[in-house]
Amino acid sequence: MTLLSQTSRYALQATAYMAECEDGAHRATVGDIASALGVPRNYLSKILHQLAKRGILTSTRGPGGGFRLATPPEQIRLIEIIETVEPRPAARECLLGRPVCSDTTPCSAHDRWREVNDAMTRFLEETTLADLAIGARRDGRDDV
Amino acid sequence: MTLLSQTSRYALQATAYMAECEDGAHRATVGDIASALGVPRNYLSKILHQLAKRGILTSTRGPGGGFRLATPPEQIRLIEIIETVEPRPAARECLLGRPVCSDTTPCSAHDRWREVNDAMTRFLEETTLADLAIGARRDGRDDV
DNA sequence: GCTTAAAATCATATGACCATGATAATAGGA
DNA sequence: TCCTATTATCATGGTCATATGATTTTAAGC
Repeated sequence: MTLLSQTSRYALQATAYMAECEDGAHRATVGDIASALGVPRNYLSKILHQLAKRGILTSTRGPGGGFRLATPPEQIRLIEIIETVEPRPAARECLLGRPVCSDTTPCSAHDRWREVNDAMTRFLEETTLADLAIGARRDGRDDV
Repeated sequence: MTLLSQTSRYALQATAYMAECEDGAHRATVGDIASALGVPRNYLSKILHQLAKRGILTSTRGPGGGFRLATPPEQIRLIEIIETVEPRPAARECLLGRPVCSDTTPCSAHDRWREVNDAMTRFLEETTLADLAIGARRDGRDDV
């Protein structure tokens, strides 16, 4: 019943943190992020490495190095981050997984379950890292 | 990203199966259910045992025994089944788990995430086993 | 009582997720 | 060239979800 794995939450937390730090351009080191968010350092390192392989982050080694967002936060959808760190199982058609309960011969729960699924999927696809910034407004109104 | 654990799905499948078999009164053996649904027998046995301890099912041993629904399917909400087989973690307020993003200082994603959470919770609380029966109609209209 | 059908329980295994600590590779700057 | 900061990688371990197979307990029917 936990909707997101711990790993996914770490990934979202870390990238949201990077989206917020405006110093330079969304750059931070593993050490910074790990201590700021209180997440295990080496584990986070591996997660960020995955995100870098996927192209969501860029990494540079050595002094002055670290990770940074490869694109502006507005262009990074949450689904991309989550799909990177956990293998995405194909969305289940019926919550029971039984074939006889399909769209053509549904139980009443079938439709309502799909609504829940769709809401989840839509959220992850429509929300970007920019939306996670504290005080961010979905519609772009930053006044008032 | 899988909304329900395998164990929860087994529990729902098995109880839905029992809700459907009208022979006598929603009774079945582990063996019947396991082979009908193709789920591991001993594992299912333990799940059904948990549901019996919780009072959702009754069990009788020996020849002619088996499991049966303790109450009519209309009175068994999906949430009760799921809570029995997996420890329910307290609903997470923020999808990032960060305290500063609360209801008072939310990011825009916060509200929309809560909507998704609420939709999920509402579904599990409002849906009963009877709703999972093939051809069941939420509003009770069985004609047309 | 004996046999048999069924749940209940016990022992064990596997893989994934979630880590921890140590080491290697890279690169900037003195 | 050496030191140091940083990512990258390696080895290892714990816990839990998900099983599998064997054994024990219960109870019905002959």
